[in-house]
Amino acid sequence: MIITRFAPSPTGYLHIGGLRTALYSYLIAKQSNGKFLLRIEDTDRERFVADGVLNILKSLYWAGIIPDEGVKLDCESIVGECAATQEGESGPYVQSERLEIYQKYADELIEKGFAYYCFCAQERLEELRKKQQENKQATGYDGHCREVDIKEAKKKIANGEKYAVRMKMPKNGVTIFQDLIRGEVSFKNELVDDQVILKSDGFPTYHLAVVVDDHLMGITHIIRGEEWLSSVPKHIQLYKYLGWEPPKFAHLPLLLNSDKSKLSKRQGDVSVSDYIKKGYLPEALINFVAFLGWNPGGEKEIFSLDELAKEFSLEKVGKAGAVFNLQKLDWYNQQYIRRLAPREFVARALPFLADGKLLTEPKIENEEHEKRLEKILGLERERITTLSELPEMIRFAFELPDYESELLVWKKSSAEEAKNALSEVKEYLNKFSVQEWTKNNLEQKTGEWIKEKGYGNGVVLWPLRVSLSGQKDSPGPFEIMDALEKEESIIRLETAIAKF
RNA sequence: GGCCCCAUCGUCUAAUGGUUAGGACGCAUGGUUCUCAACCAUGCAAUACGGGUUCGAUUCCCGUUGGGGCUACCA
Repeated sequence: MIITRFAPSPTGYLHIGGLRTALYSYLIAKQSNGKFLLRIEDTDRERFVADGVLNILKSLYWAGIIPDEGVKLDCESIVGECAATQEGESGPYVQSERLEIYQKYADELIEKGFAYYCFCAQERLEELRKKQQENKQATGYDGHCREVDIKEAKKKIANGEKYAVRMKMPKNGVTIFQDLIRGEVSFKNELVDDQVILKSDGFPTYHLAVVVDDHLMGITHIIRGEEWLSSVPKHIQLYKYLGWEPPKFAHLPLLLNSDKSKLSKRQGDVSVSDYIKKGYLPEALINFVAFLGWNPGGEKEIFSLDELAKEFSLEKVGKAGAVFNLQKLDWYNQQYIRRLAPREFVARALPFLADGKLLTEPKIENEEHEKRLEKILGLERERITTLSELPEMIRFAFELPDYESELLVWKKSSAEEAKNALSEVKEYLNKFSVQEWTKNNLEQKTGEWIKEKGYGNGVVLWPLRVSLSGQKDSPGPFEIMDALEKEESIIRLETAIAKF
């Protein structure tokens, strides 16, 4: 059985690259009926962000990536608020709650001679690094404490000296492993640092924690970003020292800024919550991000989460970094907005309408209200790329904006003509019953009427549309009339006529 | 500096030891049209470079160049 995990650090909000890593891990687990687990790696207290865990969870759940085990989101227990909970046999799933476990394995490694106490002060290490850089040497720990006698070291500790624990990398040999994406990769052991595995504050570093937890939690496939590739030999060595079988590794290509550097905050929005706020649909973001570095081979572009789970394979993940291209995301979002059922579109738009003060609350009052919103919002559905654009685009339907009378005149027409056409068409439209007031009927009948009258389309339709929308660019007049219904439409026409 | 990874249109990518190197986004032009959007049609645009191997290489090998990652008691 395939067991994967996503193991973010709460040093910030969920990153778009993290979303893709989580997605791929989730997909691999789902397609094999395996398990996807979420673990929180909060061993860095200095960069810890208080609401990081909750943000990561909410973003993941928003995207539909729900963990089977580990840290989960619980929105039931506390009314109106969500909280993180843990579920599963291999917990706790938050590393700061597992300190004794890491301590135990660090002790074991020391006892076996695979790790050692290090008393080097921060200043010594900094100076060492500085010298190495000046001499253009490879930077790294010089092994100063590697051969300190264990009894002497324990004496120092008993005396209250601060210490860290470093792993002992072999001085010879090569570590070779098969990466599921990159194939065979090898590193010379002598070039790998004696990495600190337990910090002087008693917290483990990533390297110890990740190895211990992945093993204890039964992870079979580690899927993570390429930035971890060069630390794999350390991890493999720890597996060997601990007598464990290493899992399979897959290192994903990085997500890039348009200048091809690692995707960063400096050059745009990188947190999933930024995209949620802007009104991107989870379906769109997932589809887009799935296709960054992976492609199933056909010409189909639109894939649901379920379809992705069927099609996805690590073999088809590319090796080169992928530039995060906002225009393509926008396209995906438009596609998905159009595919939404009208009801669903309204439901998703609600919070944005409330933000834009078009509704006092993000709620539907009753069925009639819902029907009305469906029609009105439908006016702009094909014109927006994100939901956050909707309130400004559709405001005219809630409240007729003020506009100049000149706007009512079509470019190839005159004020005189516009006024007459408007008055006549108003009279004509007023004869329609409420039952007859439908888009298709209005469009067809009015079209015929315009022909009979011998007017050009623009002469009538431009002023008609402007009097309904109050703006230069807008949906077509018949759609608006249909959405606004007869009474409101006629009022707007009268308002327009009065402007001349 | 050292180590590692990577290299097809501007971007995401497909393909094969032999193809007119395909698709999507974007862009441009035209069509449709009362405006905007949408839609339709067409177009522009790529195998980084140099050596091999081969009848033939974009594909396999080597090198160069370029890009990226890592090089912390951060993850």
